[in-house]
Amino acid sequence: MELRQLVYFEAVVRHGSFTRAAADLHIAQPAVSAQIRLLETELGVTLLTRTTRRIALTAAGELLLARAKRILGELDGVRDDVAQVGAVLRGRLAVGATEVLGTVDLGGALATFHRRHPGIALSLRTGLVAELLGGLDRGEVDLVLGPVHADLADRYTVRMLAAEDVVLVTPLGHPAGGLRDEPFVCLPPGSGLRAILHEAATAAGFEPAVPFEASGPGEIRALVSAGLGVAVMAGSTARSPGPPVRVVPLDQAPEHPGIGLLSRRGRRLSPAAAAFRQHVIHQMRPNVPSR
Amino acid sequence: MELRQLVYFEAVVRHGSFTRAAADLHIAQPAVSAQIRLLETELGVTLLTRTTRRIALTAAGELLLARAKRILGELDGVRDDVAQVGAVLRGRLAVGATEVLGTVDLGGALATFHRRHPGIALSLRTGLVAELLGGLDRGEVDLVLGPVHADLADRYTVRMLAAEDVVLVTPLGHPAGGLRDEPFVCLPPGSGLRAILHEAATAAGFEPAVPFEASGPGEIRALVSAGLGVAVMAGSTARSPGPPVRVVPLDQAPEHPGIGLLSRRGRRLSPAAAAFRQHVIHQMRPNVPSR
DNA sequence: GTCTATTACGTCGCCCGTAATGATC
DNA sequence: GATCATTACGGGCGACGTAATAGAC
Repeated sequence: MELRQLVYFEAVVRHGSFTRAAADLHIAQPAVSAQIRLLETELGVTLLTRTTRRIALTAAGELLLARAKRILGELDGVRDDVAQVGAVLRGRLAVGATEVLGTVDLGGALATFHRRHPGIALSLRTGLVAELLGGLDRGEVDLVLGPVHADLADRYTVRMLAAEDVVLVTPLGHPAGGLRDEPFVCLPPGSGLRAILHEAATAAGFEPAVPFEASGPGEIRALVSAGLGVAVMAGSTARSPGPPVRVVPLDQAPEHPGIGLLSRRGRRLSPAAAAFRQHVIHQMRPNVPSR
Repeated sequence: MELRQLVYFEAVVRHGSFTRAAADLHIAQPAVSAQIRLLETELGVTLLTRTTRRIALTAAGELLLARAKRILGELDGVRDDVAQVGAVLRGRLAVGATEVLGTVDLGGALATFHRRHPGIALSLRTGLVAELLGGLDRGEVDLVLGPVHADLADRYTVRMLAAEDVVLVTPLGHPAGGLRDEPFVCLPPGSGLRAILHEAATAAGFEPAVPFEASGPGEIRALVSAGLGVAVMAGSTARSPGPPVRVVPLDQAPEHPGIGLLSRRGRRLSPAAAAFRQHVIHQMRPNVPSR
């Protein structure tokens, strides 16, 4: 059974004539006759009685006609739907992400997303969350993945993905003791981590000295590992592979902002960005029912 | 878009491999690759991402897969359903009918039924209703069309189709007057018409003389037209084309049995007979909605 | 090195078109 | 005689198979 046969059959019934159907289909009449004949032979029934002047549906023909219409209709629907999804599959997507993402597997997300949407050109930009939010404002990135600080401006919308904790990291073999006089490594003033450090130190009753300024979490860890000082940082980064450091849990750990998906409020996400947002959220769910 | 492409695509996804799908389909792998490629080209989207070791559905592929399964499932259903109807289309059907059928167009019914069920071999047997009922008892006919008399044995089931009236027919130019001394033409004793004649005459206070016995309604009319006598008969027969007679309505016309479809109670109708029964009943309805 | 998908290429099938025949009004 | 469907026959497109190539583990 071929689609062509169903199309021809429907046309013959609709026009009530092999000749008119053939004209409508832009083919010769014998082709129509042959296909109808083949269909009848395969199904083993007569579909319509020909009287050279008029055709009439048999009971089997009536049944087939109804089913054929359904099938052909669904086929048209498939073409439309796939084309619509295809439009989403096109386009560009720029994602901004900080280094510290905790349990969020950005690499895996990008890989599976690219498999599911190979037509979308992906670009990734990393940096501190403040810089990335600036890129969001300027329309340079569609979505930002990073820590969501408490003082986040309300022109952004947030979807939380994972929690994060704060730990103290020191060089290996560094004696545990008072932190008051330790040199600290931290991000530049104005960064979220710097605020966390000050908050924690103030709670402990001292002003931290920050002689070393790093430009990213990875750098902080490298500097600490080299013995230049100590630092507070996200637990996930401290525990991930990298330069060796001693990780010390904090008794009264300040709140570290969780990792979230940020977008510009009021600016509608592109279809590609919306698809990626859903994809990341879906990936965070522990049980992923594939179908 | 071809059915073959949908089948191949579904097989590839189900097996998770071009090679296994090809083996299952009993074709070579390149044929599968080519068809999937054609499908993707026509739809303008990538359906699955190949990594030579594993295939993954894209979003468009997932959508198409769901639709394809529906369509292929419906196609299987069509084959089954048509085959089932095809079984009904086969077989033999023997119909018995009396001459007098009133507004029931048996010829038309047989013609349209044959157009709708060309695979059913039709046979028609005519005669008096008593004979036909005998044929029904002996299994020689599946259905009987004819007048349904009041004394019908309850081993038959009845579906009424049309009413019938009784008229008096006389030769042309015959003077209207008392019927007491007229010679009557009628069917043999025991027939339904004979009973009707006696009932009417008794009501009028006389015993009818029946010197002429005919073997069918048409014969009655011919004998009356020839001037041999008068008769009571079904109005439809009297008014239909044939030998000229004078039709006289009766003041106190006895009830003439209506025309009905008779079958043997307890004996299940063959599929062909059931279809014909429905067909005749449907044809009797004034408005015939074709779809 | 093995397994898998793609590309290359030749062959066969079948769908279509033209022409002739048959049937019905 | 006109119209319509069917048969007869030839050509061309396309799907399949075999073989070779490229890529992933």
